[in-house]
Amino acid sequence: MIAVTPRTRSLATLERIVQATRKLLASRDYAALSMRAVAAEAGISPGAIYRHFRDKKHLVDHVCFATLEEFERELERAIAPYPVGSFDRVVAQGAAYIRLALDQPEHFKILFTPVRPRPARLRDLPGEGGFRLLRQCVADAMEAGRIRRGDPDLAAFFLWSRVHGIVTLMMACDFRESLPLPQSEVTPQRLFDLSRSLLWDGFKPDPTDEGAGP
Amino acid sequence: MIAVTPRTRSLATLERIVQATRKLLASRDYAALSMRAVAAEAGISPGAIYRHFRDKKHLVDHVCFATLEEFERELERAIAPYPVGSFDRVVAQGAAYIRLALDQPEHFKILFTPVRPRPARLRDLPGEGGFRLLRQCVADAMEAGRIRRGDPDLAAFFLWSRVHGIVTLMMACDFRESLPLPQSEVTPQRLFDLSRSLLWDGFKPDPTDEGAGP
DNA sequence: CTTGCATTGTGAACGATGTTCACTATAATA
DNA sequence: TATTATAGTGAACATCGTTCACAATGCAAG
Repeated sequence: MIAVTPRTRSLATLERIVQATRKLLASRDYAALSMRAVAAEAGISPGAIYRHFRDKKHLVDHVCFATLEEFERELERAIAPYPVGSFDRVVAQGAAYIRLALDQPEHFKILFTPVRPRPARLRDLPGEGGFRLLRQCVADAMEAGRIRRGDPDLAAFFLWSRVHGIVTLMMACDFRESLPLPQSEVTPQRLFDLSRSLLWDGFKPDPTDEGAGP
Repeated sequence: MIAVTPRTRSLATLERIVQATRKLLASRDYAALSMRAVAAEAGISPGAIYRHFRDKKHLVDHVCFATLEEFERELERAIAPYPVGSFDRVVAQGAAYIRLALDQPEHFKILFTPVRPRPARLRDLPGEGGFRLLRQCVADAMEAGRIRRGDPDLAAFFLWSRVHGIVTLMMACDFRESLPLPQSEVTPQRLFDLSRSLLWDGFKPDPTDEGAGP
C-alpha cells in the first residue's frame, strides 16, 4: 500500500472497484458480472461506479488492460532463465502463455474475445500484448542460428497463433475422448509439448521416406 | 419446402424461430440477442419461444449445432477437388476453415467461445466439428508419403489449432500496424498462406546454415 | 475557523432483459 | 360435435445497466 496524501478517498474506492471486479471476474464471465455485484463487493452503491468509469465495458477494459501488463511481466520472468538466442527461450514463452491463460481463464477470455465491436489495435496494448517480446526472442534465435532464418515478425505471429489456437480450442472443446492419449494428459501444456517435433521438423516428408511416387 | 401434413403450425413456428435467430445472430452477438427481438422477427410473442426451447442458451445451441453441420459439409465440399492423400487437400481444408469462420463470425464466435460452463465434448458435435475429416486427410497424406509420417491425431490437432489460432487471434486483435505487410494483406487468409513454409520446413535451422557455434 | 465549491456517493427510478404463469385459442382425436 | 393436449398470449417478476436529482464529503480561499 503506497502512502496516499491527496484524494485519498477517491483513489481508495477506485482501487476497491477494480479489486472487486477482478475478484468477481475470476468466477463469472463478462455477461454474468453485474455492476450491482461489483458495487456490493466494493461496499458502495452501484451509481458510484459511474463516477470512475463511463460504463461496464470501460470498467472491464481497464481491469483487462492492467491484467495484460502483468501478463507481459510474467512472460518476461518466464524466459529470463534461458539464454538469449536459444530455442528454449522461445519454447518457455509459449509454455508460459499457456500456463497464464489457464491460470486466469476469465481474464484471458475477456482479453481475447471481442466484446468490443472493433478489435483492439495491438500497438495500443501494453507491450503489444507480448508480441514484441516474442518477436525479439525469435529474432535472437534466428541470429544465433538456433532456428531457421526468415522473417521474425511472421515467425512470431506463427508461434503466437499456435499457442493461442491450442488454448482457445481446448477451452471451447473437450478433446479427451478424441485423442489417443490418457485422459489426464489431454491438456494444452501436454499437447504443446507433444506437437513440438512437428513444429521443429515441419510437415515436409522425411528425406529417407521414398513415399509412393510423385 | 417439404410438404408438411401433421403438426403444420408448430413446425412452421419452430422453423421461424430458428430462422429469426440465425438472422439476428449475424449482426448481434449472444449477449445482444434478445428473446423479444427473436419473437418479433418470428412474428410471435416472447413466451411462445419457451414452448420450443428451454431457454436462450438452448435456442442458440440448437442454431449453432445446425450451423456446425453445414460447416462440416462446406469443408467436405472444399476439399473435394483435391486428390486424396495430397498436401493440397490438407491445405484446402485449412483455407476453408478460415473462410467459413470469417463468413459467419458470429456463429463461429459462439461455437468456440465457451458460453456454456462446460466445454462441449468433441464427440458430441456433428462430424466431431470437422476433426474426423481433417484427421482422415492427414492420415491419407501420411500414407501417401506426402507429409512426414507420424501420429495423425496429433498432426490433425496441430493443424486445427494453427488455423483456429490465426482466426481467433486476428478476430481479437488488429495486427495491421504490427506486421511488415501492406495493411490490406493483413488477413487470416494471407497469413495462413505466408506462414505455410514455416509449417512445411519447420523451425529447425537450415542444414547449410552453420550458425554461431553450439 | 468558516465559507464556498467541486467532487463523490446515494437511492430511487427508467427502460430493457430472460423467464414464468394463468389464461385463451387452436388443432387433432373420439 | 365434444374432448383434450398443445401452441400462443400478455401481463407480471426479478434483475440488469444506466441516469439523475440530491445529500454528504473533502479541500482551498477568505
